[in-house]
Amino acid sequence: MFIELDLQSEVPLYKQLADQLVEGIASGTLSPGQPLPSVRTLAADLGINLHTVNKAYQALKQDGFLEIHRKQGVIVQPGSQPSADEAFRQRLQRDLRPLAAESVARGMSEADLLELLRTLYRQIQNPPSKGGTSS
Amino acid sequence: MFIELDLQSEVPLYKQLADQLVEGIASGTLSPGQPLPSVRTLAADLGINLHTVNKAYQALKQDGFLEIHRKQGVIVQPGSQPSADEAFRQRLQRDLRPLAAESVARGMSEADLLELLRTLYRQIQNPPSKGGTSS
Amino acid sequence: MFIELDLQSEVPLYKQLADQLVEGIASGTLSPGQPLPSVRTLAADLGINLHTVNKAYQALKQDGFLEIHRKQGVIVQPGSQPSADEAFRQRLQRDLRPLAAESVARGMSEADLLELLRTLYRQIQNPPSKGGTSS
Amino acid sequence: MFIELDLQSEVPLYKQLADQLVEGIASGTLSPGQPLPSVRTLAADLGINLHTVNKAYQALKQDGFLEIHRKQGVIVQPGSQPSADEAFRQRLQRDLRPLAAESVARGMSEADLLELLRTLYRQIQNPPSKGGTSS
DNA sequence: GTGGTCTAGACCACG
DNA sequence: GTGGTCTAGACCACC
Repeated sequence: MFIELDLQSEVPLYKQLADQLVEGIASGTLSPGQPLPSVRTLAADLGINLHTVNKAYQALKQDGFLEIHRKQGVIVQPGSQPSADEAFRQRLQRDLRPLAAESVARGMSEADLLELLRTLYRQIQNPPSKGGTSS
Repeated sequence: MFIELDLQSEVPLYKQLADQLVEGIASGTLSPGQPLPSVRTLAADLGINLHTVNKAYQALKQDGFLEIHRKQGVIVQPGSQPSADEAFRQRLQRDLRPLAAESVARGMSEADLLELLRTLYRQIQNPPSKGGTSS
Repeated sequence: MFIELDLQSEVPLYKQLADQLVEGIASGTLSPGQPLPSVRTLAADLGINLHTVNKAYQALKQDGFLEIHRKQGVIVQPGSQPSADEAFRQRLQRDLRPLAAESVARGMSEADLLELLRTLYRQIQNPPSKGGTSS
Repeated sequence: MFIELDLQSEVPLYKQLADQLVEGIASGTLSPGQPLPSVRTLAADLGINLHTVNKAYQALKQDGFLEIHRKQGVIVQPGSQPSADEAFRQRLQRDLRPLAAESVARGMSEADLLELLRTLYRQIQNPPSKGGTSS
């Protein structure tokens, strides 16, 4: 699992981290039940504060993507992952709306926009490195 | 042009405002060259701070959606609207990526996700109120 | 609203604080829409760190008891308070069970135990200081 | 005596264990003078750490529910069980108070709350499995 | 060793 | 001024 943080980004570090962990889960790079690095270890590896890592972990625990145990540490939700419930779909719409609007305003065609999202979806679901030909 | 702000949202007011102005441009509710209310007027109408309106206007000017003149006031970009250039597409990808990832992780199908975005795109491009009986 | 923290208690400070705020809401001492002190102010008043106050506020926001706005600060949920849904009742049972068990083991009668809870409930719902005769 | 531990719970293992032993005593499943498994045996049976079992036993000895002898091993307090003294009632109140408060805040009626506790009390005092066909 | 909590102090975005 | 984020360093409970 390779994590890359952009310290210059306006996106908070803890969110960048959480997003990439979700992407790892989505792609299968992180499997249910799989242990994640301890907050300290990951913080050291990424060169950030352990509280920042902890905030990302807590957020994902809240969303049902992770479980946090006392000794066992942090593991990917071994049961069923959270579902695309109504609350999620509404959040999704709220977040997609301004992106769709700006695409329209900039004259980007529906086909172009959908193609872009489709490509992303497939890249995430089946990343190049997954089951790849390791050298 | 009807603006609706959610004071309880986690989305900053200036961004909500900017987003809705872009949506107005996308839908054609706001036409090129059309004058917008002054910062003062709009702030009063919406019951928000001058700075907030100004920040939204400045951001849209920066993006090329608006022109701000000292005397004339604020008008929708009368020339060519900003295009879906590479910079925009990259920003789009960066913003769509975590949404696509969480959709995959939550087991939302590609078709479902694309359908949701398609519906949004069409709603914005051709809103129900467009072509209405406005005076 | 009078807050009292026990620094010696094994109960985390942020939970003590959150509990007392909920009690304030329950008793009506804190009314819907009422503003709460800023994290900094309350932290200073209580002599604790602002992060501790923030943690309590965030937890209550998560549960739907509070709203946190950018400028307005923190206010008691002006809409409908969270309800006693199934999730809450299960949590309640889980927490009450060991207390009931120890009461039985110590030979405390059902009537005694229920009376104790009833008294608490009424004290909270209608505290002595509410509508009292202020000197 | 059937012990069930939830490794994913936020409640510490030693407390889950102690709680269930108390519940066993309350229900009569564990009778005064009855021997309990050794720390080693119980830890092995439950698949947990020795320290964890020991901590639970020590806590219950401290409260007067158990006696621990070097040779004899651990037995349920053969004399009089600890009583519902003032210290216990105060602890009980302290623990019940936030639960009562949140119940009030969530609009749960006094009758509902008391009924819930009454049901728990009776379940514990006279569990379904009690009076069964155990040898 | 793990995560949980608390403190202290800093900078930034928002309005 | 507000809350949001990040850092640094500390102690404790749990296992």
